[in-house]
Amino acid sequence: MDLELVASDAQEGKKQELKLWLRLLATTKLMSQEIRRRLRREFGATLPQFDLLAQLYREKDGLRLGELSSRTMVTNGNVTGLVERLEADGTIIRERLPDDKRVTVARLSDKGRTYFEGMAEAHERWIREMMAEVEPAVLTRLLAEVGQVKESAQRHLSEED
Amino acid sequence: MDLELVASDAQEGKKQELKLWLRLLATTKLMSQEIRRRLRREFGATLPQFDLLAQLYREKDGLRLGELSSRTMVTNGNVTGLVERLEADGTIIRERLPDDKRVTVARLSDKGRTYFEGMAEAHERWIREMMAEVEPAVLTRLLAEVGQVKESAQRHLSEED
DNA sequence: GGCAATTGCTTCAGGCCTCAAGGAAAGTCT
DNA sequence: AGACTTTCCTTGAGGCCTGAAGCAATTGCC
Repeated sequence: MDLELVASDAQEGKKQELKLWLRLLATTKLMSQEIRRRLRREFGATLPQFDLLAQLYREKDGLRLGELSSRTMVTNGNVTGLVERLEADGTIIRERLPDDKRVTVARLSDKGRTYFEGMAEAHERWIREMMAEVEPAVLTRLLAEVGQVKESAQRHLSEED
Repeated sequence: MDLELVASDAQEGKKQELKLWLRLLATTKLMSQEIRRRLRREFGATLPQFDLLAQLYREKDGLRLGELSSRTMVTNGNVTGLVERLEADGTIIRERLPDDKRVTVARLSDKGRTYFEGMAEAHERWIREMMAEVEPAVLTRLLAEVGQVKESAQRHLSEED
């Protein structure tokens, strides 16, 4: 009986990691597709744009592109394009630093600031809606335990520097 | 003292959903970037391709593109391109149904089958490695609780049909 | 000072992704 | 049968994404 329990647990426990990974992936895919759709419909924005703007929102003086790149986990080349498009429609402003002419700093325009505030408010509401059926206690535990997964993953990347 | 506890809990509890969402997003982004890098380096494949092949692997007779699309949560238009590229390098085979000439069925070639088996084995090992520092009991609980999040989100999409 | 290495951004090719519009086959209705 | 609708896939425009190569400014070393 003990043996059976152990055995069935071993069976059950098999590939837990893989199952969890697939579920994490499916869940975030599902949710971000929904967020994407709504951002697009109601604000004409994309998720990466929203993410980038969120970083700039809390830094009144703006951020250099490299910093933006690492905070949003997006490659340098990609940030260039994102910033270009956002500058084109007047949401952000880009300027070179006079003391180091290699670096470019991006910051929100006034228009961009109000624009983002509207989006952020809606965005938070959508997330709360989607997680409405999950108990607060579960949310709290998830926050901590997903944190553990992240930490663990972080320590097992190819070339950690 | 009770009041304080409640009050601080309310403070703490504020925006739990948003925080959890951001953490989920960051975690899967981190992990999938790593998986992507390794798939590319060691197999010259991409994550969406791997995902698509995984679906075909368990269906010996292949799948119609529409079915593939919904299983991989990828739009129809996108599946077309993915399948085209995979067929071009001989991993899968695409053929029209004789009885209904609208539908296309994709299935693994023999070469594709062995190719995928190698990838799948490595992929599972990578995932286990990355989650190595998370206790089995936590994994099990996460599996269930992330499932709750997914269910909740699923019930709060825009146009549910 | 002069030159090599580094840093910060941009460019490019190839692939992923979505939405919207389109075309062709099959099913439906009169 | 002929026309309408639905189903299944493809096409195309626009944007995201990565890795690699390139260019310019700055730093460090002799």
